[in-house]
Amino acid sequence: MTYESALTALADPTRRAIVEVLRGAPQPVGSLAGRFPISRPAISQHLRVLSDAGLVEAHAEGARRIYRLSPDGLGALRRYLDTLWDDALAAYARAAETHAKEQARRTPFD
Amino acid sequence: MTYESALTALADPTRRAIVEVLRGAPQPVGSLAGRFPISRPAISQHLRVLSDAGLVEAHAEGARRIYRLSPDGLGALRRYLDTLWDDALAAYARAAETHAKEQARRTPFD
DNA sequence: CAGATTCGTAAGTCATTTCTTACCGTAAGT
DNA sequence: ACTTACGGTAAGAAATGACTTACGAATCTG
Repeated sequence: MTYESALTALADPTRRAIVEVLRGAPQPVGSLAGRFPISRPAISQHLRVLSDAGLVEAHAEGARRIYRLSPDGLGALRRYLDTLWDDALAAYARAAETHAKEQARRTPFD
Repeated sequence: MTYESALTALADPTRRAIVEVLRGAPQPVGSLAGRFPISRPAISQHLRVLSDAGLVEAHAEGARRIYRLSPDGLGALRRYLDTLWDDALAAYARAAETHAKEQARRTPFD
């Protein structure tokens, strides 16, 4: 549920692909596994990581478990990135300003 | 520069810590390495990953290379997460609605 | 110019992660 | 009740990733 676990979860290409499938529509595990060249248990393990990160959630529907996207983990991640974004922009602005000064100082001698 | 590489880069705790230090102020590699219990080459390797992802950038200053945050990779990541966020919210809303219907259908029999 | 600083890259080792097979519990159908 | 479908967990093998030491290139200093 922290932004760290969300980052770790989304770092894996297979897990990102699972998320992409779930963007289309909620899916049971078996249907999800059918779309990938890896075993169903592997998918289950990925779903566990995504679930622990609050990126997906499941509800039982008879014998099957339907997974769908969850906003929880994504919200935490977005909040973190927003603050980081502010600092990155500030660093960029500061760098541009410094560069302009350097240019102004050097230009007379070129 | 893609959101995928940004996610991979930020998945590592040490790289996140490096980013956190750079939030404070731009730093040369040696100064950065001094703050961590790992070797300087290891820091260099992390900086390469962060740089490839467009999360940091460097400029030479004499013999040293000053690293600072860069908005590029972060922007790509934020854009991706925003679209994903929309889909997650939609999925959540749809689930809540379905649940409400189920409740309405079941309540008379309780 | 010689020595010292700063940093990137290469090669190899070690740890972590991902994947597979095997197995178990639960739910649905006959 | 028996069988089939569905999916989570365990244990070990295989692939990835992070770290170390060794080395080389570029810059600064005396």
